[in-house]
Amino acid sequence: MNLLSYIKNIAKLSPESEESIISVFKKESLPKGHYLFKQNDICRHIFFIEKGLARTYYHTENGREVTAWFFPENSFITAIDSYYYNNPAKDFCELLEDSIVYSIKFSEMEMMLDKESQMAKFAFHVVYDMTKQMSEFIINLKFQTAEDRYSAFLTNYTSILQRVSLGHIASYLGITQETLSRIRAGK
Amino acid sequence: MNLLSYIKNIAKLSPESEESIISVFKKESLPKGHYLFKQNDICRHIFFIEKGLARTYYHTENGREVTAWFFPENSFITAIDSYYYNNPAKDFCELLEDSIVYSIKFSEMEMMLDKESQMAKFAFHVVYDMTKQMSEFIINLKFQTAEDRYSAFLTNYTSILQRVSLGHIASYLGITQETLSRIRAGK
DNA sequence: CGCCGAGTTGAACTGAATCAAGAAACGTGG
DNA sequence: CCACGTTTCTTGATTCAGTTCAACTCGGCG
Repeated sequence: MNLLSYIKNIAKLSPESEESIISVFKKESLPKGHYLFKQNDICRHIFFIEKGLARTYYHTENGREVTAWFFPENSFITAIDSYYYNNPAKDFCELLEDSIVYSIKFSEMEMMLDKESQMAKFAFHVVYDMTKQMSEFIINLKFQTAEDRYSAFLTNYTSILQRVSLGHIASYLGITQETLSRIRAGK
Repeated sequence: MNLLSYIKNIAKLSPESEESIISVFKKESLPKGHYLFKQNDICRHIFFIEKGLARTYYHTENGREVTAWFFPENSFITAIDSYYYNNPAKDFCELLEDSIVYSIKFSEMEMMLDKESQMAKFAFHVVYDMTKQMSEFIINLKFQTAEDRYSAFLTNYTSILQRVSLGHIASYLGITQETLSRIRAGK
């Protein structure tokens, strides 16, 4: 599925709109290991993963590397604080697989939102969706056991389970790699 | 500060826009203990707390009551899944103080977003802001100790510290009331 | 063949939960 | 204004889930 059909799932677009929307996105093939942005970059783009997989991560004070979020096919990514508030990004965003990525600049996005009212609706949809995922994740983190969290991951992220390393999943879930290994072994 | 001046902090509004915006919001004085929505309600409103304080909470399988989020002055609240996807709300939203609350229906909000392009910009701002807060909160939950989380709360939420019970704060932070009490006692 | 990253396993330790009592604080009605 | 019950907060003793640190296994791959 490509970007345009993904948008058309949510918003109705006229043929002219389709034309103009697709023209402001830049499409690229990028290799595994490529960084969409790094810590301290000012990142004023939104990215869309059409194919492939990305993750964001950050470092804690004591040097631990923690996965913040995974972005499989049909995900939008940005360093929100950088994109919107113009601050240096706090985390890194790396591609975990060779990927096909669309990108759009903040300024172009703003112009498009003014022109294409359907796109504003679509953009809301994306952000709502992210908000919903995050609030579910927070509930999950609070009083659930490591095992509960892992099984929630299993049901929500089946598609990426085989594609990322154990350590990445563990830090995403807020547990150590050793604990996750034991859970997986079935105690 | 009232709703309109809050909006004007972020978006530029013509006098006519101001007029039309303020007319679609309903302003109410509501008592402490009032529920803006409850679990299983279909809540198709957005609320804005001009004065007072609200919190959302939910129940876990084992019957524990957990605070999801606090909403002090100048916060927007909605049951996102209900507002946007028309599903029953998962949590409760109660006022912790006598409050002045504005509300707007989903349908009216949609109409306003179509008419007032500045409002769409403002709405983005609100959702971006929530997203940012949530992602910081998630980082905080993952590998930080109970004490770290509490001190982060102290710096970010000084204004509500004195206004909510210890138990509410504890479950918000994902720790038990006993632990929080000990932290506060300084070990 | 030997190195290297990724995953597993073991043993000791620890932060926080749990369970159980008390102590304050609060509100309401006499 | 005091007496009462109710709710909120504190403190202690015990238990446990998950971390830490360290060693070991396994499958690639130069």
